[in-house]
Amino acid sequence: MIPERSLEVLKAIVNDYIESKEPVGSKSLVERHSFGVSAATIRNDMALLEEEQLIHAPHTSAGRVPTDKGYRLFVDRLNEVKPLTTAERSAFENFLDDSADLDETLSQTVRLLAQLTNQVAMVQYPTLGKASVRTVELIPVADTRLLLILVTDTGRVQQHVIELGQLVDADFIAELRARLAAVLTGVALTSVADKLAGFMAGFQANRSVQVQLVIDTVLEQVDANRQEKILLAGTANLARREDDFVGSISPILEAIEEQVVLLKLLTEMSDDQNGVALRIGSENSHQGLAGASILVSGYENLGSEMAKIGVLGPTRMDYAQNIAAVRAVARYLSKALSV
Amino acid sequence: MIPERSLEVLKAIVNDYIESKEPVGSKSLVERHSFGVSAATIRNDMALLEEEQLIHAPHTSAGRVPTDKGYRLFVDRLNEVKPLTTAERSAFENFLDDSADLDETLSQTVRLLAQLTNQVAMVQYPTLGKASVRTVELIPVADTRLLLILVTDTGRVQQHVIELGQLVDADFIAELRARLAAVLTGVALTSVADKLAGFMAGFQANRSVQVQLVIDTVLEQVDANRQEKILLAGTANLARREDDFVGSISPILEAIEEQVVLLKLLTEMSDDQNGVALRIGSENSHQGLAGASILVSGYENLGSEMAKIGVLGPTRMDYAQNIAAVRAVARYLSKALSV
DNA sequence: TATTGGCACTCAGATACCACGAGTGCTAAC
DNA sequence: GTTAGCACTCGTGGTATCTGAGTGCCAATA
Repeated sequence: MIPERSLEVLKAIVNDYIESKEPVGSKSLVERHSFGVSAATIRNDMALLEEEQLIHAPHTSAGRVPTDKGYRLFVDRLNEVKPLTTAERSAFENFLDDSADLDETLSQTVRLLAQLTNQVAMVQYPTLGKASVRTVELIPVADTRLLLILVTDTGRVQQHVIELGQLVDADFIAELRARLAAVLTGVALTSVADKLAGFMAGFQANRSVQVQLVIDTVLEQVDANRQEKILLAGTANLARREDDFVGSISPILEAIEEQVVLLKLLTEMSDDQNGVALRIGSENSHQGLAGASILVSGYENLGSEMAKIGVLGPTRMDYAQNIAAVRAVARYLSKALSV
Repeated sequence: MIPERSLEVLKAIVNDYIESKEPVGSKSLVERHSFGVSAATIRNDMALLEEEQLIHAPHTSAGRVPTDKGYRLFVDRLNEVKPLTTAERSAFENFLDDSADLDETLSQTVRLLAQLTNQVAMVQYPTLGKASVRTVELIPVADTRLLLILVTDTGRVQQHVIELGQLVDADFIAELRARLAAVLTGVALTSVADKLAGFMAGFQANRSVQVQLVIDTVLEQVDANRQEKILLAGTANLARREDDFVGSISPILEAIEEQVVLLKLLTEMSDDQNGVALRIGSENSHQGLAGASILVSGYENLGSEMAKIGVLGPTRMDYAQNIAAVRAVARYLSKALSV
């Protein structure tokens, strides 16, 4: 068991290090904090912390730096979440835009988070597990093109242009539209494929190519609701914070360009008691992200499963502030989407 | 008038400098190129170039570096546009996705350009000056919400959710939809506002709030076609190329985050005889972009005015390659949008 | 037992110095 | 117009030295 004061020392080290970016030594520690004991005592505590692998000295005569394990203990037990500053709150207010659709809301929100934290922010599109079809529309938009619109009962709108490859026959389209609506309206997204199974049967053979195209597009759009997608913002912040990262940032750049990596990451992280999930440095399964910490929180769409929103930054980040920001933004997003 | 060989020397300096990132001296110049004259002669030429402010020595005993003016002369008179490599071509092919809608096409294209050039890429949404309304739809998507869909004859789809604030009356919506369609179908976007002037008149007073909301949304969507918008990609490349920039990159980061700045920039640049427009370093009107070069080309949407696509990078960029890339991508985009 | 002052020790970073060499401009000869 | 030669500049890189923050350990103390 690590004694109370040693933990206080760890906390002070993390805080000072985050602020100064310099290894912190026993002397500066007693100067900046009132521990009521001498530097020598602090040194004993630090020796203990080092034994526990919570801090680490870059070289013999240097101060100490928290290890990933140290950060972990810090956030788990010592971190006091900062409330948002008024400046942050107001940035928040300015973003409220109720009438925006899903795409807009997500992209605005992720940008807000990037701005709030000065890190790279990312948001995962919500899946739509329990939603069902509210409306299906087919609208001719050009001589040979149709617009398919799919609206779910959760208010999500999916659109896609279909290139028919031949002239649109308005009557036929109207019929197709009516039948589609009849078959699909009210059907759960998960059952759409089944319901469409025999759909082709009711049409003349010479229409089959077009009907098939439409069916494929519908299925594709339904699937797009399951297919996972990620939105990033603030990647330029990497350039800004470059030297907050321990090593080179190029492996990190590569990792974030692989959206698959991020998706895997987001899905495998689940919120702890604080409502956020955190992977610190080497805790990340992905090799290239060993120098980064990832902080995510879940949000929910009406009727959807949970999806994730979060930030990626150097292990030496202001956890207190960022946890507060991510949590606040996730809550806001849940609210905005559940109207 | 600058003699022929001196220009050749400038060309060699620019090329070598872009490649090596080191100031280039007379000796290494004669080693790497076969000018058929001695280093001393080259030095005379360099003295001339320096007099003309085309090159510049960072300090007395260093090699020379092209000035912005030097780059300018280089691209205007000496640059031989490289054809795309096969690798680039194939990256290109992989991106072709005909059935994508405008948003997707633009975002894919700008990402392609970022990847091709390893710079920050940007694309401006096309305005729709000459387009007219093809279809207007109003679809209830929730108890109190309507989806407005506006399709232009150029195939562009604009959608927006309207929050009515009260329960949707299906019959009323159908009537509203029919009247809207009657008034607007075929009307040029520029005349939509006029046509809607007396629209309210035909409705009962108790409907006026809802009708007004719909009208406002229509106008807003029409305006969104005029309102300019920019899409960025590859901002993380800034971190990668950080030390290709002369000074600090933070003013550039700031400029990029101000989309207004970029918009102004894009609109005020117009293609030269090569089909591209270029601002080199200090040629940029915006202060913060003095260390960057911006390279854009126009593309056209069916029936639209021209919009711009381009890249932003360090003045020390590979102009030959990037000009080729921007031009190729712009052409591809014009083609993709004019189907 | 926990704390503390004292002290010898370590080592990264700063400073100083120096030699090297790439690069220059100039001049006189070709 | 070109070139070889030459004196000069000055940034780079290497070595040596100094400094100071920081350490671990120990004996004394409360």
